[in-house]
Amino acid sequence: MDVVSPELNSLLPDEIMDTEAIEDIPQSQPDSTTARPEPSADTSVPMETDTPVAASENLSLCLDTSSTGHTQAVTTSLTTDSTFSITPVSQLPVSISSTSSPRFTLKPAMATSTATTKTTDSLTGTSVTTSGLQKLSAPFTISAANHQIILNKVASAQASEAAKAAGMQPQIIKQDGQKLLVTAIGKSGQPIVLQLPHTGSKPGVSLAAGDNKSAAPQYKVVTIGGRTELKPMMATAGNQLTTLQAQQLKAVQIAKKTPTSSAAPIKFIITKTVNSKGLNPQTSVSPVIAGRVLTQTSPVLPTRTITLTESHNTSIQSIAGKKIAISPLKTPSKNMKPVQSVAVGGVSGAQFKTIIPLATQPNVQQIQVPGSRFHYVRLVTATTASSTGQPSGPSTSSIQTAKPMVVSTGAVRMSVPIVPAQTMKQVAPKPLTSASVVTTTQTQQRLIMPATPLPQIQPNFTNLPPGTVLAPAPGGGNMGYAVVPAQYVTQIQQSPFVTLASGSGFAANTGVQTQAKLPLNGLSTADSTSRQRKPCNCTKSQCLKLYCDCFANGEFCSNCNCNNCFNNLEHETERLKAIKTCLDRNPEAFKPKIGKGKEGESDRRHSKGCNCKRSGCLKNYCECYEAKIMCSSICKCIGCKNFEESPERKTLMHLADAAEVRVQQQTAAKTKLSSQISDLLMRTTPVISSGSGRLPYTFVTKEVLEATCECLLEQAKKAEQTHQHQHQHQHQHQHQAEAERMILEEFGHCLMRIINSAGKAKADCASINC
DNA sequence: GAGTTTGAAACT
DNA sequence: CAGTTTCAAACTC
Repeated sequence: MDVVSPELNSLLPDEIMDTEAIEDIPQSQPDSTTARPEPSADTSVPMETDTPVAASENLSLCLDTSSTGHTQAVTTSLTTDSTFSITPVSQLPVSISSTSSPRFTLKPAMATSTATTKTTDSLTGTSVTTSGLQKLSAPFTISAANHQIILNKVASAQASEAAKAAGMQPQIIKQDGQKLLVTAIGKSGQPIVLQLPHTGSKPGVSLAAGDNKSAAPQYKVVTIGGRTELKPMMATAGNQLTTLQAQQLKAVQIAKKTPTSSAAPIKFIITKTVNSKGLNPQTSVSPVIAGRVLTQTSPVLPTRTITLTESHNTSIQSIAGKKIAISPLKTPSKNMKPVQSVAVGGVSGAQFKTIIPLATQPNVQQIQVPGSRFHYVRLVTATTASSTGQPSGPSTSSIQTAKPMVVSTGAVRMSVPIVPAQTMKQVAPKPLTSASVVTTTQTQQRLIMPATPLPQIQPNFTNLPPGTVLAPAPGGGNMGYAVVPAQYVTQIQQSPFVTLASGSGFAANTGVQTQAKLPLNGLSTADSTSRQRKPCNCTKSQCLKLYCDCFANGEFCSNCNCNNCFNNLEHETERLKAIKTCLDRNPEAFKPKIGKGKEGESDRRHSKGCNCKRSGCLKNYCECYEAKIMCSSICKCIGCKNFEESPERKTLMHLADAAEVRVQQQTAAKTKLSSQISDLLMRTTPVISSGSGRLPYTFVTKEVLEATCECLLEQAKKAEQTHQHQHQHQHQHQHQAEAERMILEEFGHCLMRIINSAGKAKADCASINC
């Protein structure tokens, strides 16, 4: 399925990986009002997510796609993160229909907006200010049919035509002159298409990058198997692919890593401001493109980020240059808006996302991503000092309200809270009005915490610690998301919500959620999810230190045996503080300890190595052994026996295997025995009056038993006599075996007679009853 | 289940 | 960074 016409596709690069072809594309020129750093000539993006980007690159691009001179600011940054997310923020209310219709519509209530956007890069000191008017005249529709969502700000005939050409019904969100088309692959062969705001030739466009030629950035994000590709849609007015686009493409390609995980979902999170009023079956959403996040893991190196910001509101919107704070607790609530995010998963096979209303935290919404241990996404806007010294004057930012909305490919289930009264109060404490304008604020979104590593999906995510701020995903624009523990979702799932299905599975009442089976630290998520996490027993750490496995894994305590636990929503402040403390102590504290080793080494190895001294690294005290990996050169263990050729290790492995086999056999035997017992009980159930095929056990009466015993005794006597008279020469044991055989045979005969009698009685009974 | 051992995390 | 203490899990009985 493709929403792009063949001719458009023909213009798209075949491989995202082939970024060289697009590196020379002219990039946006900074305008006079903004001091934008020139995109680094080094546009290469390391494929390895753990490879730090040496240079900071911020590229802002304002695209005017509307005839009214609307301004769009696009700030792109490259990160090594493989996550591709989009967080559109807007104050335009969007209604989401939760009906069974495969389509739901987001209708911007706003008609015109004046926006001044200023983005400041905290690291580079560069800022971009954009101003302009935006007018949204046409309601935009998000249709999950065909597993795709198209945000078409421009009444783009291209997308529609392309979609039609592809034999699919285009799903478009029209926002008057701009086009944001996002299509995700829900099933194999279904591409993910993302059309970024399209810049037309219309004047009055304020381009932070100052390059109108780079307008019309339409991207086609295609995920095939485990790979994610972002392809620019260049068929529009002969637009050239900008460096920004190239960077986006590069960054996106990072997202896909493990080719083996064909089922690896691609997460797209589109955050839109949500009108708090939209708590009805239809949820009003203020379309905004803002926020997004992805920061490279290396704290030392400058971060390259990509931010796509698109203002659609009358209110001014600020764009986070690098990071978007999501933490609800640490950001001024006045300026925070609930964020509606849309996550598009690319997992092949049925998949759905769930939006769960946060019951305890304001400005927070969760997104449950089935098949992923990133169960929860919380997007919270945070206000920070805005850029200073901007020629354009004081930048202002409108309050943004957003709600997470998750859209996944394949069978998609979208859930929207239906108990807004309470939920909205918490989620969208301060609904925005179209006219509301707030003094400079910087929207930030943070990745709160990855529940567990998900290498195949988003390798970098696995390394993200709780509270980590994610820089913008390549090509994702202002997309950001926060991931928090599954328990968090569990804790809030009491709140009712409406489920929306999309695509083939988008119709309401779609099937059961299908968990994606993705590897997780060597284990599939199915395994990890099916296996309940061990409850912790912390007593002194309040579960806020890495002693606590729950906390260390970025999860909330749930069903644990801990005392004085602070690892929960009720103590979010303390928890966040603890997270920060841990990160301060060790920025990689929450990264998975088991990661990929060096070239030529084992695929999995402990990131730090163990320090065992007495266990020989052959007990679970050893983190290497516990992870079922061998110690590596970085281990500082003493007396290590956990290496390839270690006889002790082999012995242990064999014993473990044997034990496992025994367990399996025992389990199977128990199961079989249980089944047999159950079957026997069923068979022996009195059924005289039931008429079923079972025989009445009542025929095994005392008399029958006595008679049987007499028969057996008689047979034994007979065998004895036979032995005495005819087989004197036989050995004693031979005689014994013969006697046993005869007795058993007699027992069998007795049983047969009993069964026959019972059957006959049953037949007689049946005939009488009839 | 109580007590011991162990090594990572935290602390100094 | 090294040594020590704290902590909770792993292990033993």
